[in-house]
Amino acid sequence: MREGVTPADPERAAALDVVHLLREVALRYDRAVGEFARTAGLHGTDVRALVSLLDAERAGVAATPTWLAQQLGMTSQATTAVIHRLEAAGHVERLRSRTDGRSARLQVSDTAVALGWQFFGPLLDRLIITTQALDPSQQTLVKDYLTAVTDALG
Amino acid sequence: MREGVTPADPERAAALDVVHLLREVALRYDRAVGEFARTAGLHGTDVRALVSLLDAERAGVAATPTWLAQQLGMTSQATTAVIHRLEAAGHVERLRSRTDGRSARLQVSDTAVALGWQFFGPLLDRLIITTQALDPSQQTLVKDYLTAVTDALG
DNA sequence: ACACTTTACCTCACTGAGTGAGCTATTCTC
DNA sequence: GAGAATAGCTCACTCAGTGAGGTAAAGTGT
Repeated sequence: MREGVTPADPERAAALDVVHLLREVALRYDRAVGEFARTAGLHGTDVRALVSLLDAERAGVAATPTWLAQQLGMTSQATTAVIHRLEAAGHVERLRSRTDGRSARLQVSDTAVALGWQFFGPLLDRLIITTQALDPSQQTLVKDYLTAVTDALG
Repeated sequence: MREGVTPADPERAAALDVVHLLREVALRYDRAVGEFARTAGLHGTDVRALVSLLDAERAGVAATPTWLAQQLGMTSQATTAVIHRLEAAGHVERLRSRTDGRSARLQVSDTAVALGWQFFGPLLDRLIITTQALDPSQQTLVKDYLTAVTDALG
């Protein structure tokens, strides 16, 4: 079964197990997002957009269509379509900027936030409980490790 | 900024940091897959299919179009299209089953494996080095935590 | 042995998310 | 104030994925 690619190195094999777990986490996260999208009658991209917008709000960043397009790695036209869909569903409001007549500010509606919490709330709680099962020093270890992993992922 | 949703609870806030890191890892993993897809002239779905097929090979599971469709969460027709694309690109071979005349077995070509290693090899090495920076007991801690996280993700 | 159902995979016609070309309106720069 | 740059948009198009439905092989009951 394709010998030579993974030499028999116990240490490397152990580390590989952990890496496979990371991949599994990424996979299941995506699956959860997809499931939410389906139940909410949205598309995966729309959900990713909502998440980005909420992150922006949390971080105090002004979310414009151009900013969102960069976040999603899509063209501005596709992002316009996403915003139209979210606007039609009542999940996003488009507020014209006072300082820049060209620009628009995107605001996630309260109903969308509530919808998100209804689905992701329990999941988030489970994750927080799982994390709080670790003592502070262990949490720091995991945090440092995950930070190093994000760096390694580029 | 939407008070009441995240009450000021230091312990919860610390755990939330870790959860956000998990999300960041998932995001960057997807971005890496997307980048590979672009450089290889494939689609995200095609790459996901290849990864599933390689996992099947590693696990000793016989990969059929129907099995792949289930893995990808897509219809059999869409999966047929994926296989055609991968076949045309020389990344997959379709071998008819001897025991069941209806069924086909999917085999990833050596060139596809080499292509994957060329891109993911360095990334994987970085992840393994990051993981091996932990001592065995710390690796076990991370492993157990990530296992609990996958469970929490459903 | 023979009809009946199920399974595995496929083709065809269609939908719609995302792209490229190119537009308008507003702001910045000299 | 003219020219360049920026923000966002519409239009025409492409193509990944779906629904309907078909074919061939395997299983099932009589």
